[in-house]
Amino acid sequence: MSEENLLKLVEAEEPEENDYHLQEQVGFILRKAHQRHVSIFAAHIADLTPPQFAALAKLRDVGETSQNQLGTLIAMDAATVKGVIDRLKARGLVELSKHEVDKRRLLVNLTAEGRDAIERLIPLARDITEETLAPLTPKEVATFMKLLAKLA
Amino acid sequence: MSEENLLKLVEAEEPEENDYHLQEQVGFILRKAHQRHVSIFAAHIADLTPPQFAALAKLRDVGETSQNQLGTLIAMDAATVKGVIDRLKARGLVELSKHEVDKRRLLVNLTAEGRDAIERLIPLARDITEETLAPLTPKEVATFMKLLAKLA
DNA sequence: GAAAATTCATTCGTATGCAAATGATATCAA
DNA sequence: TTGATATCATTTGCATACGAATGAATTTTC
Repeated sequence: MSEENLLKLVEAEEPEENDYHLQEQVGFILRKAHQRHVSIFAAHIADLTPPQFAALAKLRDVGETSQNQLGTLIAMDAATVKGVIDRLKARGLVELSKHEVDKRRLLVNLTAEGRDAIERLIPLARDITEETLAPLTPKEVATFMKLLAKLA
Repeated sequence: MSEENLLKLVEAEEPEENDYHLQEQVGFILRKAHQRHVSIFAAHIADLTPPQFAALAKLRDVGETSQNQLGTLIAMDAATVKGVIDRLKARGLVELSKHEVDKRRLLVNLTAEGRDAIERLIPLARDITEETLAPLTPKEVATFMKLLAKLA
């Protein structure tokens, strides 16, 4: 058998397609779905970003926490959460204090204004979730959320 | 009854109006799923980001295009795609030229090196997709991709 | 054909997002 | 107790991501 035919045979045994379609890849669609959600978020809540909202909502849940711990809870690394908290602090929505025992820790908590803000925004957040999932039927929503959670 | 159990009872009897859980919101989970994918991508392809890969993969599909048109195809706005293309150009993976007729347009195309790179990376991209979807069964993958596409 | 509207690209400003390096503090282990 | 590790936070650098403003070129409209 010629070298050329041998090559063809080897290629024929490969199950791989030559086609690669970017728009069918899960990463690409995930990025687009996320973009769409952020856009819907901004249309409902113009003065806060999703990460800023997440920080406030989580502080409402757990109360005072260290900056790093908050980052863990809302899936942000230390460098990212610092920027988010800095901006919330500049707007008076959170306040910072030093941990009395562990001097490394920077404690973060809602201010009264921050608490008012998050309570006021949560109903809008429900609308955002609803609009994001609007293309799906209720049954599809349940299925999708279950599967998405497995990937996160 | 202990004070602790009494507290539990009182809490159980309270109509729960604090029923907003960040970690159950589609936007939050979408963000985490995207983060996980990007992390998997970086583990397989260290020298290119997902947007850079997307640009090369799409140029492979469609050939020479204008920068804006490419942005539309890979869901990036004009400002973002400019930065991505600038960096790919600096690395010699794409080349730019002026449109002869429409002088507003900046044409983008793969260089020989860029074409080699994307052909070499596509098999790795298949692995990335596979690993991202690994928590799901094949049947779940089909369902998930169908529903995700509706949201993107 | 000229004014108006549109399109393409660039620039600026702001906000994630993360790797890596650094410094301060706390904890673990020999 | 001390030396090694680990944790918390900060800083720097780089890369998306997008709104808004701008300028250049094209198309539409009247």
